[in-house]
Amino acid sequence: MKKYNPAKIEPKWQKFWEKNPKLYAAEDGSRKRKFYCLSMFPYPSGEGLHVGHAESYTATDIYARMKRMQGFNVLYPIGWDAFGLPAENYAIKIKTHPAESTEKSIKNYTRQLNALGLSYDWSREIDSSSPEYYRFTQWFFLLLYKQGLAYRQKARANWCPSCRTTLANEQVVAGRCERCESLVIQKKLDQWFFKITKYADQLLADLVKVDWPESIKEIQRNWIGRSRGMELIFELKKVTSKEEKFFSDSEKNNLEIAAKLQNIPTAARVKVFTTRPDTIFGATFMVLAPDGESLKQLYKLAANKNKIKAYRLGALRKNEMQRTQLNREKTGIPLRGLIAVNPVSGRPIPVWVGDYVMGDYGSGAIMAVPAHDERDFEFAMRHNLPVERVIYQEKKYWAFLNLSFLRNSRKVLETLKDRYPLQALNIIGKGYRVSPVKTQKSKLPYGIAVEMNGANEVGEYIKIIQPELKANFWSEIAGGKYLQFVFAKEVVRDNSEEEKKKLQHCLKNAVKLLSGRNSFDPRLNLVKKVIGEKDFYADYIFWTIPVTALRAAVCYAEKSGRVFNSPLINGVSVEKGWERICKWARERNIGRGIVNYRLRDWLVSRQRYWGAPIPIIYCAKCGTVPVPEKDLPVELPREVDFVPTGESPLKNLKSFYQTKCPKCGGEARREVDTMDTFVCSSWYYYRYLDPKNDKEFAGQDKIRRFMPVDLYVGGVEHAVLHLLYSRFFTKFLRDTGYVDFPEPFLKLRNQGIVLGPDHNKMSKSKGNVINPDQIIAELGADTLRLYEMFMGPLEEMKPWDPKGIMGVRRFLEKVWEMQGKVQSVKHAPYFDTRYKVQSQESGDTVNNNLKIKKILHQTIKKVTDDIEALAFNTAISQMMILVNEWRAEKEIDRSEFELFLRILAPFAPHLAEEIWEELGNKNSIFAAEWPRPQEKFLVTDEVTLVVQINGKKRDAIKISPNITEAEAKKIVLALPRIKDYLGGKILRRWVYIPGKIVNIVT
RNA sequence: GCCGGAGUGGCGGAAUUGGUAGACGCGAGGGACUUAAAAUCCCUUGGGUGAAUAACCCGUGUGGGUUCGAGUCCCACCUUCGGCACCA
Repeated sequence: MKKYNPAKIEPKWQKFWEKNPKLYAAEDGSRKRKFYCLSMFPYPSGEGLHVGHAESYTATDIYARMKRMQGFNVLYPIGWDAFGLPAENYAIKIKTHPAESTEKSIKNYTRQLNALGLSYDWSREIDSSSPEYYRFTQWFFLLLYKQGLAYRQKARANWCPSCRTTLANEQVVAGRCERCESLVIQKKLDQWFFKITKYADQLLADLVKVDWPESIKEIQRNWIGRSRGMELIFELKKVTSKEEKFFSDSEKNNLEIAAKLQNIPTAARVKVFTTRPDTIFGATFMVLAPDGESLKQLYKLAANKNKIKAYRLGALRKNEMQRTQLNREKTGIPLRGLIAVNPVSGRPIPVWVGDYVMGDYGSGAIMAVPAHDERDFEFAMRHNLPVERVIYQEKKYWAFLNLSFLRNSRKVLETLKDRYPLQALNIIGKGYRVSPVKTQKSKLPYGIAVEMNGANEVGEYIKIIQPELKANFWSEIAGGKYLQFVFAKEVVRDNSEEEKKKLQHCLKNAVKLLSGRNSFDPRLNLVKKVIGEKDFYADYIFWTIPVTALRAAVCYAEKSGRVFNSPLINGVSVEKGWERICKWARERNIGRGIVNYRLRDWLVSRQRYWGAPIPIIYCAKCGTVPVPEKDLPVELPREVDFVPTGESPLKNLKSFYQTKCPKCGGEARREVDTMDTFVCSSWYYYRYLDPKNDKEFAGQDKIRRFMPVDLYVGGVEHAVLHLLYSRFFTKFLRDTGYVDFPEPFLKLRNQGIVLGPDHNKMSKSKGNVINPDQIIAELGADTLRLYEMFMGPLEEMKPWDPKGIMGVRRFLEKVWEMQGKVQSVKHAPYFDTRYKVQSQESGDTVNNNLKIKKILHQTIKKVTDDIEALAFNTAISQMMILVNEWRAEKEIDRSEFELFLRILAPFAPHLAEEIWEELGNKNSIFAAEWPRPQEKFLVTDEVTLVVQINGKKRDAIKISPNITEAEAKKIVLALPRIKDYLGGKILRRWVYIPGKIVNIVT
């Protein structure tokens, strides 16, 4: 027998398949059930295919091959995402025209894909950079334009200084360009957008209809970012600086203020968006985004225009520079000359401009509720604005304890740690950083927050703390409606005036002490206020809280709890308060419930060369005119200096931009920007259905036959790019009547990243890149395919093991050598590759080994099920078990071996074809039917019954699965080992799970 | 910070509805063949006590719980990967 030589047999079969394209072609007129199996189409980069690609492609290939053998009409196509930045950047790097380098890359990719033995239907190959393709990309643009879903707008856009083009939100990852990782800046430019936001709700809701990984769904949900809230109108009054001062003093009598406010005419109205209308009484100031719509309108009314202008410019510049910087300080300045009125309480609230408010979300204005929103709280602390609690937790209390206030802080910490949930607090900037409490030897935190449930726990806490407090120091407890101070016993003995004075003295000293530190303790403001208070008890101060610095306790987005300090809704739950305020505002026509989304419209203009030109013409007379459909495609000219300058390279090409207006025939200019490459990839899966059609993007009959995609495999990186855009396109096509289904991809799976042998991400600089070409040359494509599938679950991240691949290579060699043991009995039926399942088990088998038969049929079942579930790794291990068993045999039954070859074929197609042929079959193995396991070989006549005593395995017996419980009990109790164990003990309980386990409890 | 996924031998990873934890592969150790090596084949391989392939104990990130029985279910926590991150 010849040696297994993949270098010889693999090209042989690749050539054979190329000559027999019908084996893999989808049939347009077939009556068979369709199956659309798809891998995300690659962009042909100069680097060539990597092992990650190979994993995704092998997975879909195996699936497609099995489905074909099972009699499905399988559509399994391939094409090229040829436009776009990577291709263009690569072309610039090697100083070749992108069309040329792309063509070269496509050739290389094609070679590599074929070398992998992938069963694509090459007759449907597409290339998104060909005019035949992008004329329909342009057609889609026009369709969107006609529907009002493509629009041009001057707006601040993400700009990558290195790629010199704008980017969609989705292409900015953590403030950096998705491609080159440069910091993205903001630029104001005229740009084309697709109105994907129109579908925000559907894109969110329809996620339940698809079988996708939960993680991807979650990413999309986050990205769409739906939040239900309320839009509220605040009136603004123009005030003199004197009036402003008067109204800003929150201590003033409410009625007096309200009356005075009402007398001032309303100068403007501002809409704010809030998700917490229940906290409206705690809204103590308003903040406008520096770049928002609201400020734009109010700006002219401000008394300090210049300052605001300066701040605004500063904020915009800062956005450019520091967008990525985390924990930015919340800067802001007051807007003078205007005061807002809380529409519900009638209370005057100051208006600020602050860059922590987003200009393009809601109306760019918020009502700030510092007591119950962390960000508002930070801003309030920084700018000394009032904080007012309006929500309390009925039973939750929080204590703050400065550890330097204690005599023995370590001891106290240990005591508290056992009793309460604790958090360590350290001062960072103007707030606290919360962290877990560390063990003994580490440095003690500045302070701790103690969580307590109910008054009893508070009482216990006080008992622990009081004796340990140094004289003149305290711990404060927040919870319910009050803030309480615990002092050392000797400080305050009773409620006399004298004692109060003593207490105030303590606090004053403390202020000095805290101020003397170089870091700012946020509680300082609080303590200062307390000093002025008079109404307190002997050893605690009870005080309705106007402010607290205990962030963990008070500044909490309390989603549960009750409302207080809110005349209209006092005492009701948060949910009820929400409803009531909403109703109240609706009745007065000053607000309504609305839904806001984080999703922004899709910016599709690119100031680059290598993309589909936007089919729009600008005419001095007629304005923006779409290119008539009959003039498509607007061809991308070949001879262009495409090195990016920041403006479209087409801008300098007169022969391109100079044109006639399709409406009036006058002089006009073409749009010179090109489309985002993700526009091309948003519809490519439709083009496969009908790639040669020059009338439509795809014929209706074809769409009906093959869509939607049944199985789609690709990388997670497209979660909010390609996958979201494609869903948008399909929904839009449905609304325009081109398709009748809501989702393009029914089942989606992500392949995990293949790491280098060193468990690091493969990268040239790390020198850990595995090149599939090299693997194929050394070990063969079948080995590569099998190993990629055997490494681990498809979706998991897993390292490449150069030694591990030898294991699967050995397996294939074993399979190869098994040929020699196959009994060459000459009987006709075997030579007919189309023979039916019934004949598979014929009487003239040379080997009637039942054990092998059972394992074989188990393997058929498991491999079928596992491919269906994309659990290729376990399918392979099952085949290994079978082969290991077979190798112990002297002879191998030919029909049985052929059944095995068929289930192995999708994994190792070349080897399977070769052996299949060696065995005398004339047809391709892929024309054979997929085997079905025979039930009679799946039933077991002997099972292992494990015998446990008190949950511990003590013995195991082989018995018939049909045995009755009584019989089993008799056998088990007669086992010598079990007898020994039981001794004379009483059998308390007998648990019997037929065919599995017995548990005897004594 | 919020949301989602994941923690199992030296390594990649297996384990229906809770029912023999560690399949399969790699690596390692021992042996056969060989002048020798590679390749190949055979045996062993979670940890511990033991002369033992006798027996027992411990073991699926940590601590609790439910159960006759927990990798699997519940509670709390730790670690890690990924997404969002001033989105009000």
